[in-house]
Formats: sequence, C-alpha cells, structure tokens
Amino acid sequence: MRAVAEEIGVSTMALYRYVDGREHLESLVVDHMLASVDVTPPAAASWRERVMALCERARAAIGEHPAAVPLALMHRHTAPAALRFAEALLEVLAEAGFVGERRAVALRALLGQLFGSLVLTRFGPLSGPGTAALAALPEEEFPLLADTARHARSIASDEEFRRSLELVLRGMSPR
Amino acid sequence: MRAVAEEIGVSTMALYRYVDGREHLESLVVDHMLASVDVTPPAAASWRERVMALCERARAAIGEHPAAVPLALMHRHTAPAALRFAEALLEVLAEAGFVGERRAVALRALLGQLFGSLVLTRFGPLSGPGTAALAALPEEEFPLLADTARHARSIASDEEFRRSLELVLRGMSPR
DNA sequence: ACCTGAACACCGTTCAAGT
DNA sequence: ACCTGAACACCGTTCAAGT
Repeated sequence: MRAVAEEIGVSTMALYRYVDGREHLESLVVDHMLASVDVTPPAAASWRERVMALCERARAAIGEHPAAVPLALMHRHTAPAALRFAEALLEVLAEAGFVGERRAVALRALLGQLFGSLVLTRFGPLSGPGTAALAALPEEEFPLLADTARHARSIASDEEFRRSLELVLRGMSPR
Repeated sequence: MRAVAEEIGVSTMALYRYVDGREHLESLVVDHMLASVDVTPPAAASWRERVMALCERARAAIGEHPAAVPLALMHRHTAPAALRFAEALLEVLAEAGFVGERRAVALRALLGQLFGSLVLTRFGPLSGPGTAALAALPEEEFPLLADTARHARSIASDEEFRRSLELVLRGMSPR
C-alpha cells in the first residue's frame, strides 16, 4: 500500500478512500489483468484446440506479470474476469459432452495444469538459475535429474506449457 | 523468525546461530516435510501406478501442512528430499522408456499437476467457502460455473487429485 | 468529499554487548 | 560458544485531524 501510494504520488491513507484494503486492491489487479483475456474460443476448431487456445491466452496474460501469479491464485473466486474465464472453459467442455463430476474434474485438471505451470515458472523457471543448478548436480546421486535438467534448458516456457497441457487434453474424454 | 523464537522460548536472534536467515529455515522445513516421503515405488505395478503412488505420497505429505505449500514451491530446488523425490519420479519414467525432452516435459506435467492441485487446494479448496460462493453465483451469468461447483462440492480433495492425475497419465506415453 | 500524518502492532535483520 | 536487547528499515491499518 505504501509503495503504491508513493508511485501515485499521494499519501498512503488516501488509497483507503478508493479501496477497502490490500486484499481488495489485489482483487482489482487480478481482475484488470484477466479482463484483457479474450474468452471467445476460436471457431472451426476441435474442443481440445479451443480449450488449448483459452488456456494459452490466460497463461500469457498472467505470465506477463510473474509477481501477480500468487494474487491470481488467491483472488480467482472473486475477480469477475476470472469467473468469466472459467465459465468460458466450461462452455467448451459442456459442448464437448462433459457433464457432472466428470466436467468438474476436467476443469480442475486444466486449472491445475495452468496454475501449476504458472507457479513452477514463477518460483523457478525451466530456463532459470534453478535448472542450471540442477544440471550441475552430482551425477552419482542425481543422474536422471541432472540429465533431464540439461534437456529442459532448451525448452521454452510457452512450449513446455503447451506440451504439458496436450498430455492432459489427450487423456481427457467426455465419457 | 520472531514467532518461531517465541515458540521455542528463546530470543529471536538466537535462531541466527543455527540458521542463515528466514530463507534457510524455510528450506529446512521443506526438507523435513519431504524427508518422510517414501520414494520407493510399489513393486509389481505398472509405470503409471508407480508414478501415481509417488505423487500421492508427496501430495499427502505437503497437503498436511497447507501453509507450507508456497515454501515447498520455493525451495524445491534446494531441499535434498525434494531432489530425491524428483529423481525417483524420473527413474520410473526412464524405466518406462521416456527419454530426452519427452521425459523433461513428462516430469514438468506431473509436477505441474502436483503443485497445481496443492496451490488450488491451499488457496481455495474444492470443499471450502470459495466453491460454496461459486455455487451461489447468478445462474444467468455463470450457469455452468454454478452447476459445476455444486458437483465439485461432493468430490473429496484426494479423489479430485487422483482423477486429475489419471487424466495426465492417460495422455502420457514414452514415444 | 477528499486527503493527511502520527501512531500502533507487526516484520526480518544488523550490530554491539553481554556470559 | 551461545545468547541478548536495542535499533533500523520495513509492513498494513486505525484514528483523529485537517481542507
């Protein structure tokens, strides 16, 4: 709150005239971030392609602001734009024939992969120092981890997400 | 640090004799939490069943301490027990025939689902107030979200994770 | 209606001082 | 070697006071 106020050039307490507190401000940030996401799935595409497109857009929007990833997680139930995104995802799943618990699990798996990828990237991206440290691990103790880290270094973050989500989508079916 | 010191019954600064600072202490916490995870996969099981067993054990260990989920994320590259778990997962994948980039993506998808499920549960579990709020959403604006939330309420957290991970495993193949 | 500054109850950490 | 308390530079928020 103090940092935001200084950025705006106003006293800290002036913010409280427009916002209920830190939590509320965070929720507005998340809503603003997700409001830019186009929730209309591409026409003339399979349901898998449409789910993929929606998830890639959300990932791109949130991934542009890595520091806000935890905020997106926390306020995904209150930010209207987050709800609209989930509804859009469910529309694609519903059209594909997903119903009941199966649809709930499908949504959860997709959001799990989406947020999982975001938090893994936020707290140690594949191309970051963490992976480099893994690649330098003692071969005797962690042979596969060292080898896998070396392979992982060449995979761009976007591609890694797309390929991971493809696995989930391949395993999903309406019945 | 202050809270930990008080719990132990010692001055705050006494901690700094044993620990480099907050980050270091957190890393030790994560290591301790994951040290209890048995990384020997069940014998006489398919590679998918073995991956599932390992992931379920990790999720159970971390899930017992929801407040430590962000810590596990942050220190997964430094806590030795976290590295041992990843190595064990890779061993199963390697035996199943996964190599190179494909193995790297497979690991990432599994860890994505694991941590994704953990953070979704940490910041709004399926059976919590968030889902209840979703179920009460205006039907006109979010019909599918409201309906799906109602179905989701009856799915236990463990079952939801198992079924989500099953989707990922079904979509995975060594080549 | 809108903004302000002091104060409160917190943080992690540095540093000099104790035994 | 081990521990301590004061101090520093931070937080978010309350509250009384200003225009």
